[in-house]
Amino acid sequence: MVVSRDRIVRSAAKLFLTRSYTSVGITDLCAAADVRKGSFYHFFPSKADLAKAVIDLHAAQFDQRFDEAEDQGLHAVAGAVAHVQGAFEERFGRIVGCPFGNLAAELSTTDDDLRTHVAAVFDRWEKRLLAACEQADLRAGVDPARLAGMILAQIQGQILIAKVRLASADEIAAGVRALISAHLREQA
Amino acid sequence: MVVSRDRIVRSAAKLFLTRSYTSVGITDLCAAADVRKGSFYHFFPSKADLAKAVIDLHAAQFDQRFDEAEDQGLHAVAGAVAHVQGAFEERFGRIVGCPFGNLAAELSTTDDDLRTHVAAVFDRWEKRLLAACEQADLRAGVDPARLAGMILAQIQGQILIAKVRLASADEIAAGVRALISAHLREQA
DNA sequence: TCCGTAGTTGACCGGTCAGTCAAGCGCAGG
DNA sequence: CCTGCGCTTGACTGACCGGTCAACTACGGA
Repeated sequence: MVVSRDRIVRSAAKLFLTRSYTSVGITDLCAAADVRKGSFYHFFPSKADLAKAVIDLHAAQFDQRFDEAEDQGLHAVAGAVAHVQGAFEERFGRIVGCPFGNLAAELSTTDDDLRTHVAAVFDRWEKRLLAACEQADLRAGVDPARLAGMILAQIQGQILIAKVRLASADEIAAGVRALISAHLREQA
Repeated sequence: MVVSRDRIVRSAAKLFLTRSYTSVGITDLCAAADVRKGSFYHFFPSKADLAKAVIDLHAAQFDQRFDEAEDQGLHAVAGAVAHVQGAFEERFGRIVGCPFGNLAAELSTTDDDLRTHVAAVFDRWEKRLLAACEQADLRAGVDPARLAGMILAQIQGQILIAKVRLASADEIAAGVRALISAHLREQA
């Protein structure tokens, strides 16, 4: 059925977040999804393929959230980040990191296929951020492309540091908001 | 001898950077350091203890680099990052990430002891950044503490994204430099 | 010279892991 | 009713892994 494959992807997404990619074995994944090994390999030729499916699942959810916030200007970006991370925080009781950032950090050096897969997500994000930056009323001399890259990096960096410090989603959003404010013409 | 323990730590540092913490087994570590299992356990009760030693090694090197750049103002921070990452890039042929950021992303959720160990490093960095921010000639209304946190996040975020994109150390430094410039009163 | 100790070695164990396989199930279509 | 197929099952394997251990060596001090 469709439901088994779905259960695998969903519980994998959860385990990758609460633990990490490498620390979770296929045996663990099967147990969490209440599926036997054979079924797993029926759907996914390898763990890496599962990871791709997990990435795509998260990417779809993020895109949706992005769509909603799109017309509300640059500051809505910080709000969207706060919303997503706040949801994770409530669900898992702590900051567990960015689904893409976690995988990027862990797998960029070991699995080139997964690396490019994650990189594609970041590229799409940056393009959307760039569009938002171009529409915004930026300070004189601010390059929209550079700012988009800085915002993306700021989000990832803040999330990473919040994760290692057991900080809250609010602190993440505050950092991102500060970066954006500093580059907008009109001060709030 | 002291040399065996040292070989273990050094080759572990290399393997953790070029691969990742979890993906490297104790057997791999022993092989890379040309040491037998028993010797390994003679020096380190567990892999996590080795990780601590690796963190301390990197932290000592970074502190030294920080000391040299300390009096040269905020912009020297970007230069220091560029130098360190450039060295890694040359040594390994690619951006391999920040030694602390990598471990933070991978282990924060799975090993609380290591998490606090890495967090302590970040805390010390942020304090030093804060001191540099307080001495700098900041734009009106810029909170030094907030800026210090933003710079730290920017560094980590830029490194992470450069890693997943196979970008260069220069791009990392450019992002950090842009963030700092945007908050300084005098424009270069 | 003898002893203690730090360091080293290689064999070894129990467990776990990714991945395979043959067989079975239930359903849909003919 | 039969057949084919998507999906499931559980047993199986061979490799590997973390960790232990007893024995050995080299050396520094008494």
